[in-house]
Amino acid sequence: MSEYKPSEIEPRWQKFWEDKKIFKTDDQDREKPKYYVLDMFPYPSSNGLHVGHPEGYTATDILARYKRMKGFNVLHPMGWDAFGLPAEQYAVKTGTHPRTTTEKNVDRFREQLKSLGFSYDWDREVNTTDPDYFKWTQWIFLKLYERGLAYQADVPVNWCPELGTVLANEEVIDGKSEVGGFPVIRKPMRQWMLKITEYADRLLEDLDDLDWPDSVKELQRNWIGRSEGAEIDFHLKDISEDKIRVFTTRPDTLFGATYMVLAPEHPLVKKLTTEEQQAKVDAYLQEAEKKSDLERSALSKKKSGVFTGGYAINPVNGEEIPVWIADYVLMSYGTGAIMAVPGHDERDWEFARQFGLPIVEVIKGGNIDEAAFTDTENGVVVNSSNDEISINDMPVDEAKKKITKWLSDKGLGEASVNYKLRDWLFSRQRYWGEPFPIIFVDGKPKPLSPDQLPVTLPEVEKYEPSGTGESPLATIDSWVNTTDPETGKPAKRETNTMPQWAGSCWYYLRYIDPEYKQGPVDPEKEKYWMPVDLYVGGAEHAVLHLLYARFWHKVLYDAGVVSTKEPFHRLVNQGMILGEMEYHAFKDAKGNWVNPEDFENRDELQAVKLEESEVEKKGEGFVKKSTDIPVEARSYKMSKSRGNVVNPDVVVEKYGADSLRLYEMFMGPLEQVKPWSMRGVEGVYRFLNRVWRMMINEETGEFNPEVKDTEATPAQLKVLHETIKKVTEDIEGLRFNTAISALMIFNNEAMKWETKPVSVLKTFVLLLSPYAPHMAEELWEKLGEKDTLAYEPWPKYNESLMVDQTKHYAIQINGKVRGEIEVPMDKHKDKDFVLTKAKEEPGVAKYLAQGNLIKEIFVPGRIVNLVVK
RNA sequence: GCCGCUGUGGUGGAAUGGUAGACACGUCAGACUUAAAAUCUGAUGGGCCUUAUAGCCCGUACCGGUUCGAGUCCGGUCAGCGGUACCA
Repeated sequence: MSEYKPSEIEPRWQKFWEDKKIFKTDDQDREKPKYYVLDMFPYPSSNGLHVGHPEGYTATDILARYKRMKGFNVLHPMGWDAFGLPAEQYAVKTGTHPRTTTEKNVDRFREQLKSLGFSYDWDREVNTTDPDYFKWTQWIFLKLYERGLAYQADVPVNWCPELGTVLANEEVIDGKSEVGGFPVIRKPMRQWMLKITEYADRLLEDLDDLDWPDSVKELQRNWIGRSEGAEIDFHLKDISEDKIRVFTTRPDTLFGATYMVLAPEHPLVKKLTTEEQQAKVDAYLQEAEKKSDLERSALSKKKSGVFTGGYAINPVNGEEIPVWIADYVLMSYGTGAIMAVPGHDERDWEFARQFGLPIVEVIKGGNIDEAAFTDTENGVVVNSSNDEISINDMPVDEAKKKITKWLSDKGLGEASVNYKLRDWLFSRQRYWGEPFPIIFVDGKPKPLSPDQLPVTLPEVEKYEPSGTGESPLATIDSWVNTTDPETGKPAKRETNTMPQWAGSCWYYLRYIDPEYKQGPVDPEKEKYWMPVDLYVGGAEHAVLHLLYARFWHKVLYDAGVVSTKEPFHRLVNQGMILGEMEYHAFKDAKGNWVNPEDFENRDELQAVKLEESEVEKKGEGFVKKSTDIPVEARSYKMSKSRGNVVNPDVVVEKYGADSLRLYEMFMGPLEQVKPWSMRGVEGVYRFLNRVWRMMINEETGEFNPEVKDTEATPAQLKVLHETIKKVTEDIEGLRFNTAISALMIFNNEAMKWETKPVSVLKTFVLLLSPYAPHMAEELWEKLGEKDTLAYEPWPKYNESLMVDQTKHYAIQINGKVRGEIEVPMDKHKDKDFVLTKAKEEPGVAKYLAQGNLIKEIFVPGRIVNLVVK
């Protein structure tokens, strides 16, 4: 008996690959072309792998295996993004050191990944929590500091007074703490910031040359949010020494500025506020401080604000305009102050309407009594002139230029560019992160010298927050108090730690030589391996991780540490895998079946889950079988609470890793969102079984008698070479689903063959090997090969073996197929011959007789279309 | 609101502007079996018509356009999913 038994085959080959270090990357040979194929490394959570992980990992593994066979030197590593909140939260709860939790989880992840047969070079494994790793994270921070890109500032954090701790954004839900539901306020604290804004333009420009999805590039562009405009100074009515500087993208509407608004935190608020308004202003400021970010932003549709009592002077017409405070103006964007042009800005219009401020039309084309007119393409400037300048009758773009030039000539303003992108808040008040390589001597920050690295985390008794908002590290006096190694003076350590992003910003460099002692990466090797040729991961990292990593990479480039401007040449986002399709019908409170679309509030309804067998298609949608009760059919994001999470271990146990790999790829295009289906797994499992039986007799374990060492027939070669072509092209294009389909078609054909030439089977096994490597190795061995197939040359196809004897043509009349003909190959480009034969076809002739032939379309090798009227 | 993605059989999906539904799943029928599972064979978008062969009509979310020919290109509409939120 020797049926296909993945549970026996797979561990055996995994051991073979590991023992013989089959996938250890050759780092000597510089003659071979290189291919660096990278997965986004996982956070090793306590849940273990879910089926979403192996999707991207299988795709990259297929490519890695394929490229090795194509003669590339392949770098295909894996590691752990292991600092982070969950381990720390677990530590607070149970007292278990996050290191212990992390190690346990990493072991589990590693074991799971190995069970899937991925061809990683495990000698290059990195772990962001390893002191030998974060030594270099700290080293890079020093580089940033040296270059003036790291600074300290007081920045509001999510402070929860009840819990006595600072919360991460994801721990705050609707302005309340996730744990306990206590109010969270914004409290300024001393923080480290990174000047990513200094790189905004380069981060924007260099996107153009990247082979990334347009959607990701667009997200990053929006995130950076570059906008061009002008900064303009407004003098104040009674205060001569100060002025309000605003940023605007619409300097052309300056004549329409009828009031100004300052952010509540703006430094001039105090000076401008008059005695009569003092009380109101104070009340408003207090109110604003209490509000969370969420409350301040869009949710509260109604705008709030208060008049300061002060006035500014519009520089173009000398009008005195009131200065207000409102929290719809943000201190963190532009200058924290705006000139309000209610006629041509929706927010200003709303605000002006609410508080009865004047609205003036300076752009013609709309009706400002009804809404702000913001069309910059068709608008024409009106009511905009003074003794020195007029921009009347100009289109918007032209007017912008003219007025900006005038302002800058008069010293009243200048052209300016602003970004939505903010500097990166780079510190967290947490234990489980990289300590900063910074000490404070006489209260001033001082970087440690590189030979003092790594700064490691102290052992602590408890992981509870300090209660003051500082990190738990602040409570460890023996660690905090140190001496300056240079001067011997007493010093204090920085007690904040770095955010989780830090370690993932540069890990792709460390894989290149994880043992390297003189720097984060060996320069010679870096030149060979960088950039990453293909980077695959989830779309959820489209902005932050990828932007931060690009930023660090550019800094390292400027510092001469790396040789490329960008780290990741090609990026692909794998689509999310959803749970199995679910069917729900709905009942109202009384227990009657209802149509959910009749109800506005679905919460009143009870969703009843139905089995597939209880459901049928009717009209546009589904109904409960033999009723008219509508059924909702959809699949949901996998989540613990929904109970639809699929664990890859279960799949491997039942069907094997090869089936899991194959199914994950066969589901559909890599980038697409798609629902899981256990039946689909069974389908590919059956395919693998057929492949096995195509060659092996299950009774004896020997080859079937049809398997012979004979010459292949032309028909067999044709199928084989078509398969080689399709599989090769589809791997290159990451179209794994259709490549697998081609393998299935081959196998369906080969099963029918009376003799199965060994040479053809060997080639097929090689084509199968990136997808189902365990089975392929097993069959390869059975076919008499001694060595692994991992480095066998990838099969080449020969077009001349793929040609048919005849060419098939579909014959259309007015675009509809009415007949089909076979044409000898040597005549298939002969228009007259093909057309004559086409017209003789009975089904075609019938239509020709019914009208006049007015046009003949002949596309050689493709189609004939006859236009008849 | 804005930005992005996606709409094709009962399901996942396939289709350089050229025969829509490859390949799978499911379902149905048959073979094997005492029986079931597994396996193998066949059918399977909807409809009309015929004893049958054959033939015809409709069909890629919806409306319109370009073209000899549109799932594919263009304009508009709708729906679902994801992201984002007063950025002056």
